[in-house]
Amino acid sequence: MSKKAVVNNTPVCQVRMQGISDTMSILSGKWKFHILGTLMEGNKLGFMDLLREIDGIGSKMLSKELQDLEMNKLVSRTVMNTKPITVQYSLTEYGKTLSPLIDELAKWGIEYRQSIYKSKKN
Amino acid sequence: MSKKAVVNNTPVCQVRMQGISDTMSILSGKWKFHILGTLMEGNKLGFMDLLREIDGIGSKMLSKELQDLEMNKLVSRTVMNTKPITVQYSLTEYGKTLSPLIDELAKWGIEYRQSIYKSKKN
DNA sequence: CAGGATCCTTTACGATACTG
DNA sequence: CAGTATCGTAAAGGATCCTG
Repeated sequence: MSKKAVVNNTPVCQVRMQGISDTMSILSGKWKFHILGTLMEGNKLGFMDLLREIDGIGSKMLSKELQDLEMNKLVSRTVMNTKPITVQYSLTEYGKTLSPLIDELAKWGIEYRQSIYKSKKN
Repeated sequence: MSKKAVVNNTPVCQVRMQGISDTMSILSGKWKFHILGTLMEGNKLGFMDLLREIDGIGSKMLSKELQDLEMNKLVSRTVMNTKPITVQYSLTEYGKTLSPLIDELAKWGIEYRQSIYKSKKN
C-alpha cells in the first residue's frame, strides 16, 4: 500500500516518486536505453556489434555503460575463447523485465514525432 | 512500417531507436519525470506547490524545466490574477499521454527495490 | 578484439542573491 | 509569489592513444 502525504489538499505518493528516482538512477546517462533496446532485438551481441549498432557511441562510453548495466544484473557478459578474445553481451532475465518500459519509451517517441509532422502539415 | 537494417544477421529497428532518442531528449534532465509525475497526481499545482513537493529541487531548475515542458506542449501555464501573482501548472492533454510511460517507470523502480530487499533477506 | 588511461570540453546542476 | 541573474562546481561525455 502506498504511503501518502497531503500537500495543499493534493495527495501525493512518495513511493511512486521514489520508484521514478530509482529507475532513473539505474538507467541514467545518454546510452543505457539504447544499449538495452539494441540487446532487446539482437539477443546476443559482441562489443563491436554494439559499437557499430549504436550510432555515435564511443568505446569508452560503451564499455562503461555496459559495466554499469552488468553491475545491476541487467546485462550479462560472456567471454568467448576465440583467437583474439571476443565478448558476448545479452540481457539477463531481469533485464528483460525492462521491455515494457523501453517499448513505451520508443512508442511515445514515435508518436511524438508523428504528431509534430501532422501539426506542420496543418 | 519500420525500416530495418541488418547487422551480423541481427535485424535492428532504427525507427524504434529514434523513438527512444526523441523521448529521452524531451524528457532529459534530473527533474522532468518528477514534475510530470507530480502534476499527474495533483491536477493543478502552483509554482510553490511544486517546489515544496519535489524534494531537492530549487527554483531555478524548476522554472527552467517547466519552461522546457511548456515549450514541448506537455505542461500548460496559467497566470492567475491574484494580489501577488500566482501561476497554475497542469498537464496538457498531450502531456497526459505520458501517463503509461511514467507509470511503467515508477512500477519498475518499485519492483526493483523490492527485488533488492528480497535478495538481501536470502 | 575489448577495453583502460589520459586529457579535455561541455553541460548540468546548485547556492545565493535579487526583482516586478 | 514567481521567477531571473550570476557564479561556481561537479559530473558527463568525447577524442585519442595504448595494451593484453
